[in-house]
Amino acid sequence: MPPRPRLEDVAARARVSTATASLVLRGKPGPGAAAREAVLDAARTIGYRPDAAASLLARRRTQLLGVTMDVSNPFHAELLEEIQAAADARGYDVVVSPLTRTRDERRAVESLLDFRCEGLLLLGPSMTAAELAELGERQAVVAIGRRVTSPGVDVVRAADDVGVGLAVEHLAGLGHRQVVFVEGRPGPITTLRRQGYVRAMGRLPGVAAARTLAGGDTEADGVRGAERLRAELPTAVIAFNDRCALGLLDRLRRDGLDVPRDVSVVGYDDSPVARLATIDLTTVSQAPHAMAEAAVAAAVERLEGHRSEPADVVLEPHLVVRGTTAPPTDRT
Amino acid sequence: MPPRPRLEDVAARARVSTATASLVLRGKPGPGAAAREAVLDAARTIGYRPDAAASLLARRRTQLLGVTMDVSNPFHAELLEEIQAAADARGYDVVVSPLTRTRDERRAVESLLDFRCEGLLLLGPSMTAAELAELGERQAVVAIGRRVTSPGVDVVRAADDVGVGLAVEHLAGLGHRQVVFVEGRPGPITTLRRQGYVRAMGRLPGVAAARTLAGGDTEADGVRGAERLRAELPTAVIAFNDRCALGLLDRLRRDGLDVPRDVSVVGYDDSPVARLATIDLTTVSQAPHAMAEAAVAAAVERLEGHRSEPADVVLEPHLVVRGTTAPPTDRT
DNA sequence: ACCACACCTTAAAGCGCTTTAAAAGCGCCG
DNA sequence: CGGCGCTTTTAAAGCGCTTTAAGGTGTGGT
Repeated sequence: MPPRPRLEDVAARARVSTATASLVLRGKPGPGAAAREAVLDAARTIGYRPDAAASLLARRRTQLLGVTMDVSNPFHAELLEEIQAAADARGYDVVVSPLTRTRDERRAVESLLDFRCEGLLLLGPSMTAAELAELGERQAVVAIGRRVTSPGVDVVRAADDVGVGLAVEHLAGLGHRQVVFVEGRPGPITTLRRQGYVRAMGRLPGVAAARTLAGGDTEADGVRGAERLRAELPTAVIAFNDRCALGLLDRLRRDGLDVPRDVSVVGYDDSPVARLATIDLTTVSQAPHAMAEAAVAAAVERLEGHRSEPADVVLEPHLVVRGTTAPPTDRT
Repeated sequence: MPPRPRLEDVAARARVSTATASLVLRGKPGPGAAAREAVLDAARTIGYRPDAAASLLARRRTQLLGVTMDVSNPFHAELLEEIQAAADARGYDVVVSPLTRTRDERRAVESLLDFRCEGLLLLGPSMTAAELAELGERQAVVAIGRRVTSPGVDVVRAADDVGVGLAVEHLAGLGHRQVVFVEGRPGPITTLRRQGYVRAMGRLPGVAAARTLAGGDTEADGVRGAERLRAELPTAVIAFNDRCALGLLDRLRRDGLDVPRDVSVVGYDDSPVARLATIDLTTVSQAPHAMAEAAVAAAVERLEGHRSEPADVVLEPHLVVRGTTAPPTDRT
């Protein structure tokens, strides 16, 4: 098995120095047309691929953005996709560090740092504000989807309270009076969404008092929520997220209820599954494209020195009305 | 901002050479107890973290396994989790390279090679056999979930035909005569599963002729399958995978059918969603744990020189009977 | 005492690439 | 025709770590 070709081999074949070859291959100015041609040609014919480790080591800047994510979360997958594209467009590379049962956020971040990532994009980070702040002191850190106040940490998030408010208004507009909110796992995100719910309920004339239920962010939590709902069934439910809404939906239907005739259901995230014809869930979109774009932009701005005060990008969520919401029908 | 501490700093603080420090930090034999203590201590107090790029570059072996995966596929997520654990146990590191809209398998693999991954674990690779074979000539390559014959490529897969056979037998055992198979996206996997279905149907006395339907691997495909099924409703359906089964289920129920009373449904993958109380899908498990284990083992065996003939590990899938299958009831 | 031998420790040579500072080439003007 | 300013090219010094071969130190045997 022949050894992997090195830059030196390319240079030798093109009869130039490795310096020239390096410059050409990275499209930097300097080398003339003749040299360019020769190098590119040589590289192509011997099938040269630069060694990422070596180039990372030698380079001052790594232009690497690290992303921590929960691989089993479809919304994260969607964000990652957009982040890749946005980073690409700005000449940055992305390295992903998945969170798993055996690999918590701390370890995931560490391995990103080991690779010299200049910026960290944390999807829905669950570490404490203090830990985040500490990280932010040495790295460009962008927390996505979570509110944090720390001079070194940028935040990109959707206005979750507004989003839930939109859902409440939509339901109230349809004529619903009793709207229940099924919470997510306790945490900053749940708190914010609950707030949006409570405020919107208080603001609207004629709706019943706010009523929230402990829930969670998986389908199973939604199922449990639906079960607890039965005691006093409202005409509409807003779930913490789509997965939770799915569980709710499924359980309600199994109990013989018709959605949206008997109960309206609203989710949150506009995940791919919500868009399916048969699920067709009314939900709140967090605009993953804009989020990713903003997050990458924030990191890059920090790194290229244009900014040192923390950014707090708040995106306006928007309601996606689909088939799980309708005017309430009188129940006899 | 103080510069990141280097090995040299640790060594200086511990009053030993960088060679000793390196040895200690990687737990290699050589240094005595006193030196060990001093180095570990120094590293801890200055918060040293080795630079992955530098160490990769200097090391002969990288002990890196690259994984390509579709982040939006829950089964892949599950496999990744197990792969991480298995690799960890053998002292290998894992780097994941996600496939996205803008990043096909070729690019994903390239970036893994750029990082000097010694082994590639490809989850459900879609590249041609020739491309795989070429890759296999220079790297340890393990194709997971797909059959390939090439001297350089190891294969770890479940016996999909057997799995579908189990499903057919289960249904036949319950008394079903008409069992339809909804296919996945055309490809080697669909072919194999269809084969298993056709053979099992042919083998069992008393069942009707095999009947397959074009489908796909998403929920939407399942929905379409259900719609086409209505013309001539069988008593049982086997779907290409769980996602497809979900679409089927949902659509059938919306049409007022009761599962499993009117129709039994079987999925494939035993994905987390199938396990949910409200979905409770009878399905075929591919044993992700065993798959990951086998895949990592195969890669490691190749790398550590114990083997050069291709491995073809075929795992026996097993049926997970849940609530979507039951004996057929007479329809009047 | 002296030497052989094990055991620790270290200096130094890379790993493959980037980058900087200096050399070389090259037209052009006076 | 020498000298000047310009662009193109290159030698060489790292980036932070690993590894190897050589050096040091202490033990026990004779």
